Order: sequence, then C-alpha cells, then structure tokens
Amino acid sequence: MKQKDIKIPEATIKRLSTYINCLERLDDKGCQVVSSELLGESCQVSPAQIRKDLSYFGEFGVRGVGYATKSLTEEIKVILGLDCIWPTVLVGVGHLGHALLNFTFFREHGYRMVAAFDSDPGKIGTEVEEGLHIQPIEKLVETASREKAAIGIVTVPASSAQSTADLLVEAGVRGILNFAPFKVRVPDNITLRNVSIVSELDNLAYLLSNKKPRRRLKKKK
Amino acid sequence: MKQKDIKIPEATIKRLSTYINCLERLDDKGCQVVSSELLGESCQVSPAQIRKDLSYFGEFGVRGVGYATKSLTEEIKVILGLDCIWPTVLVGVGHLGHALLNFTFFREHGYRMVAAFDSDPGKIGTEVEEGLHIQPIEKLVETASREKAAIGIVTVPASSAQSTADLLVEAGVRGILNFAPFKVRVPDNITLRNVSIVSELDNLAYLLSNKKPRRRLKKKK
DNA sequence: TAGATTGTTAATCGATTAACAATC
DNA sequence: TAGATTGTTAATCGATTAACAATC
Repeated sequence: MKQKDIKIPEATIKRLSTYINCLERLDDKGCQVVSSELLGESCQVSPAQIRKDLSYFGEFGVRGVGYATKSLTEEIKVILGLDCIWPTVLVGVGHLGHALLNFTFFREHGYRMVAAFDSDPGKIGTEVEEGLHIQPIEKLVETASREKAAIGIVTVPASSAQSTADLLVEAGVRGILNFAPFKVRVPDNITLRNVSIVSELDNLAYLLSNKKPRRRLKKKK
Repeated sequence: MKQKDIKIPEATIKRLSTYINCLERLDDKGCQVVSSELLGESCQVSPAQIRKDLSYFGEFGVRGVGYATKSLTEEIKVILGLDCIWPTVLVGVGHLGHALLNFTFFREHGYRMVAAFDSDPGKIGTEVEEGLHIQPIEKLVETASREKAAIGIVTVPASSAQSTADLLVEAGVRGILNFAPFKVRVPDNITLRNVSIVSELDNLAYLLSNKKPRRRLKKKK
C-alpha cells in the first residue's frame, strides 16, 4: 500500500485499462478468482508486471490465493475514474467520428456523449444516435458548457484541429482526445492525448521492412 | 553512423512518424532547412531527442547548419519503409473500417488498399472507394493471397477479431493492425500491433480524475 | 502445516537528457 | 575565423524484471 505523490508510469495506466477488459472476459468464463499468472497469460503481460502495476494503488489480492475477479475489476475502474460518468462531446462527424459515436464500449465504460458537432450544413440535425442530433460548430461553446462536457473528442481534419481544440477549451472541457493528424496545443490546465493512427501503421511498416526472414531482433516471451 | 543490431526504442519509431508530418508542414511553409531546435519546437520534442533518434540510423544533418527539410523527410520515409508500397487489406467495414478506407493519409503514405471484406451480406459488392468493392469474408484468404497483401487491418467486433486474424495469417499477410478491443494472438513470424481506442479514453479519464479538482483519494485498508 | 501467491525490494534494463567535441 | 548546430558520449532518470519474505 503506497499512495504518496509517486509518479505512476503512463504504461501502467494503459495496462490497467486492458486488465479490465481481460478480467471481464475471465469473469464471463466463470473465473471468480484470478492469479497474476492467469491474468498475465490472458492479457499478455508478465505476472510481476501486473502485481507491480497494482501495487502503486494498494493491495487488492490475497496471498496464496489471488484476486477476486469482480472486485478487482471494480477497484481498477475506481483507479481509472471509470466509476463516474464523463460527459463528452465530439467534434467532426465524419466516418471516424461516426465510428466513435457508435462505439459500444463508449457507453459501457462510463462516458456519456452529450453532443456532437460538425461544420457541414448538410449534416446538421441528423440523428446519429438515439436522441443525439448533430449541431453546428457555432453552437459548440454554448452547448458544451451548458452540458458541462468534461471531455472533447476531436475527429476533424488536421487543418481545423487547432481551432476546434481552442473552442473546446473555451467551452470549459478539461480533457481533449485528438484524433486529427496534427498535434494541437492547449493551455497547461487542459489534459491532452493525441492519437495517431498513421503512426501505428508506420510503426507496422517499419517493423515489416526491418524484419529479415531469418533475423530475430525483438522476441517477446 | 551506427546500425548494428542495436535495438531501436519503439518510442523512437513513433516519433519518426510524427517528424515526417512536421517536416512536411515546415516544408509547405517554405522552410528548406530546419534545425533540431526548430523541428523540436514544431513537433513538441526536445532537440536532443530528435538528434538522438536520427543518430540511430545515420547522419542526416550538417553541423552548424541543420537538416535539409525535403531530404530528411525522404530519409525518414526510407527508414520507416514508406518508400515502397504496402498492399493492404481491411476486414470489417463498419464505421471505423470506413473511416480508415477513406483516410487520405493512407494513400499518401505508401499504403495501397487492395481489398476490403465484411461478413454482412447486405454490404457485399458496395463500392467503398474508387474501384474497391466489399467482398465476403469467405473470399479473404483467396483474394488477399492473390493480391499479395502484406498488411491486414482488423476493424471487426471483439468477438470475431481472433478468427479474422487467423484468416489473415492464412492468407499470408506479414503484419496485422488490430483495432478490435481484443488482444489477438498470432504466430511469432507475424508482426502485430494492437490499437486500443478505449485505452486512450481511459487514460484521459485517469488523468482527469487525478487532477486538482478531485484531489482527495483517501486509501482505506 | 505445506503449498501457493501476493506485495515489495533490489537488480537490471532501457530511454531521455545534458553536455560538449567535432565541424560546417 | 566566429557562430551555429550536429552527432555522440556520459549522466540521469524511469520502467521492468527477478527474487523472496510475508502471509493466506
């Protein structure tokens, strides 16, 4: 049990999110108790890593036994802040925006989409989800602040990413998830995550072009 | 100039991809030569980091001067393997799949979508891009191997992610980019990248819930 | 108790940053 | 040459892994 102002590695947070996923699947299979060994096998992380990750936040297991699947899931959700609802808005309802609006996981994980915006006049008023109608960008600041949106998702083209982020900040969101291929800048008090789909692909291309048929550089075990 | 069997950090590869992006933008602005200082400012990476990243692959700059914008861009593309065309197939033409098929960057970065598949009979035959018609999953192995697809993109639901990956492996792809919220398993000789959009959101939620306003997370136990 | 598995510390490994000699 | 900026080495910082005492 720690919990000072110790810095938690970002990688740990990322893994915690995947632990939830794996724990839920194990629970579905009827696994009421999991060891770090089993969970590690299930989500491809070493048992030591799992125990270390959890130890940043407290003691959740029973020595000699393991972790109660359901309660560990809940504990991790609390750690990640998924025990409360995050009002979220999305800007840019192209295909990607649409994909996120429909993303089932979204609803299941404590996020609530309270508004969606687009600059295309032809899209305004379209119902994308039950009760969710696309609004014009001009309404962003007004609507998002009224709805107390905490998170803004940016799925506009690179060229309007910065101006969109600016509007979201003006509307009072506390965090921005940016999918546009442009690293936006926001004030220090706003939390920002840039997601680069192209980088992921490029990473794959790199790995492929440097993997000679017989060479083995980076083996995981 | 190094280039032995030195291990390149994954973070370096990720950054190289963003360097290309920034370099192209700087070039558009008429910047023919950039210093690591300027490029760093532009893509929010420290100058030392940039020089270190590049030094893994060779010497691309001129001391006292900087880097030629255009040629550095090209050099990085070669490093990442973006100087050749990667035939790619996509499985699962939902909103996310659609988003990727239309992603302009895709074409611009040396990937060529050679086929798209979906299990929904209602979608078969639909033209999603110029000359690209959705094919049934049953045709995956045949078509993908005939087209010599090197990369497979998985945008199916979690429940069919593993079976889709299996088919792609059977079809002979060398790398898989998986967007489904399920960590698939593939043979050692296949390069795999899992992209978790939910993890990104969860990461944001964590950062937000541990920031000032809701400071107090008292530990019991 | 004996066996199992956690939580934690210490050792290892890896990545970033700082500093500076090389050199245009 | 003087000024600028790279490429690289060494120092620092951070994350992962291994090992084991604690304990159910």
